[in-house]
Amino acid sequence: MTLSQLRAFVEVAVTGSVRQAAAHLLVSQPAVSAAVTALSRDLGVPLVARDGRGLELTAAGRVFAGYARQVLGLLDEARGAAAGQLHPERGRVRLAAVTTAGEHVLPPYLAAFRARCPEAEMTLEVGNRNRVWELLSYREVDLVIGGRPPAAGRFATVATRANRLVVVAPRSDGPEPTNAEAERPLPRTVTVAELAERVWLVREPGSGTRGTAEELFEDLGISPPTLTLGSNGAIRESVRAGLGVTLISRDAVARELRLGALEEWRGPGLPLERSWHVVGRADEELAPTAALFLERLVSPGVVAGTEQFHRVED
Amino acid sequence: MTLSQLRAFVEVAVTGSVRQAAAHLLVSQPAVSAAVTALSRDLGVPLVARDGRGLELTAAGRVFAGYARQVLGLLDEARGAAAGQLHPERGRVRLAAVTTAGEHVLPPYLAAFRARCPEAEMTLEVGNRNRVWELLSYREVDLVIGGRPPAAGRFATVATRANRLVVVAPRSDGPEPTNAEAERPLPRTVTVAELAERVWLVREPGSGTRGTAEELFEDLGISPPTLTLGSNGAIRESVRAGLGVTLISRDAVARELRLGALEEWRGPGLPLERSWHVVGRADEELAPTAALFLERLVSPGVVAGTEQFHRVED
DNA sequence: GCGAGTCATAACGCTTTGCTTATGACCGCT
DNA sequence: AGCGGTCATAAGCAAAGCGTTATGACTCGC
Repeated sequence: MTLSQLRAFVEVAVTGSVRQAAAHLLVSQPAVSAAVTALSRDLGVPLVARDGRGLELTAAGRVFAGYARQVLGLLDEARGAAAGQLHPERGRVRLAAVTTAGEHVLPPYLAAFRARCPEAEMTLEVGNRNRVWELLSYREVDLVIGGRPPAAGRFATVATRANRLVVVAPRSDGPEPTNAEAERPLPRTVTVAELAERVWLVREPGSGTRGTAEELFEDLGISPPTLTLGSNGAIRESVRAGLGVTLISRDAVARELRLGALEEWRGPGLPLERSWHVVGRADEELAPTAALFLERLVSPGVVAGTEQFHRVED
Repeated sequence: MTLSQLRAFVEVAVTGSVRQAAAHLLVSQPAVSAAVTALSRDLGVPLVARDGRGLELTAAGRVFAGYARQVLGLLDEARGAAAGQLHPERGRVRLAAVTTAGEHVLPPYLAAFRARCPEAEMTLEVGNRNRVWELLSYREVDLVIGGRPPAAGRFATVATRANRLVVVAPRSDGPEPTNAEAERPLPRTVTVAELAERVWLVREPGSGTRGTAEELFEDLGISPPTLTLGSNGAIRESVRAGLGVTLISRDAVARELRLGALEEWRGPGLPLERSWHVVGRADEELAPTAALFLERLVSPGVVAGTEQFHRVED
């Protein structure tokens, strides 16, 4: 058994295709095929089975893929930990964040950490809710910045920061804002009926914000027409263009609200008060460089002019 | 990086010596040396440093060794899980037990499981308390049979069985037993003073029974002369030979008590009621074959004529 | 039934691993 | 100083890993 065989098999398991796995790994298709065959022979158990044109994992294959993925993640972590042990400031921190956090919350912190530890290696993977927790539980990242972690899985929140979800609409929408002269309009208070008749722009399934929006509709007892758009940027610009309204993290529209391009709507239960959570695995120590990153994250004054993260006490 | 490099390094870390590691791995000394060098170069961090005649791990080496050990354990587990997925009865279960459990409690269950699943592979490592929990936490075994697991570490007890620790003395010791005619003498009740003046045979440091004996001395407020012997068998035979008395699991001296070769002493708080615990890791599912073993372990009637294990309900 | 798509196998070469034995470097002990 | 113990390095070799291209087997969809 070989590590590259494991890597090849994991890629096959994830993509569900030898061809795609080969493309991702930048090798030829037979190379991957041979690796999987060799691994399967070594284990004495078929890991994949042909399924028509493509293939599918066997039961043993699914089980083994989970383990293999953990093995590789753990090994990657080990590399970082070993390198970081002598010089934490030259080690590596592997982050994953949900889209909004990755695009609007994290950048100033990344910059601050970079300035303080220019030799540290940083990786940030941005994905939706499902993706980031998957990465954390398979040990492919050290820390996740996102909404509340799922109850299943051994996660431990280490820091939080307020995340206010607001309903925003285009500036010119509805009656004139109460203080049209000011650059920054005051939030407008609206009724449930007003919310119910608008078109709502929502994220793709699997997104945490989409889930929260659906909860909101249920709480309000409304089922407005919705339009699904795959990114926060697309939604923000579409709201600006008058396509509809949306529920979105205030962090993602802070600039537009300040400049008056969008306006906030208040209503029953709105805005929603949530938190950003910085989450690690419960059962193990943080890698040295990741711990260093966390220190910076929760240090007062690291990022001026924004709300700060706070360490979660046990 | 290569798996065999990891194996070589882990062996060096455990034994603390290239030479011994080579002996364990059945290869020449330079082979191990080269593997460690290659690994160290690959990681970009020295893992070992020469220390006079021998060598010692660097800080990074110690950290990496822990990870590497887990990686290999996890991989081993993955093998078993994959093989066991299709045919649990042909898979593998990796056990570790403390000495007493391994020698006196487990054998009938091993035999019963073997009879039921003759194709399953079984490994049993017998060691003292410290050793078995180490094996479990590094994923080198699936289940441990021993005393109570340490509070630190993510362990979950899955089954228990009574473990009565009794004080035993040679048959002819002290005044005549109350029913000298019967083959099996009744337990004799003694005072603390009588216990305090005897020589006590105790196990080596690291043994759970030794720890319990020390607790007993403290509870009774006595500090009798002790003699340390490295195995239960040595202790049992020494007691028989009149060397002193000892605290020992009833399971380890059941035959001698029945035959009248030893006699049990009752006293304040004696016998001590403890439990054997069958323990797995809290954060993951049991491998299929290990689960099968557990089923047999707790099935009524599997082992006739002895006290049975009982599943622990959550 | 034919082409397109996907995976497995065959044939082959290059590189690396992993092992050996021989030898050198270093330490600690007498 | 010399010797025994331990580890590192050197040189050489067999085997396996890992890659490639070419081609065959099998589905699916038209």
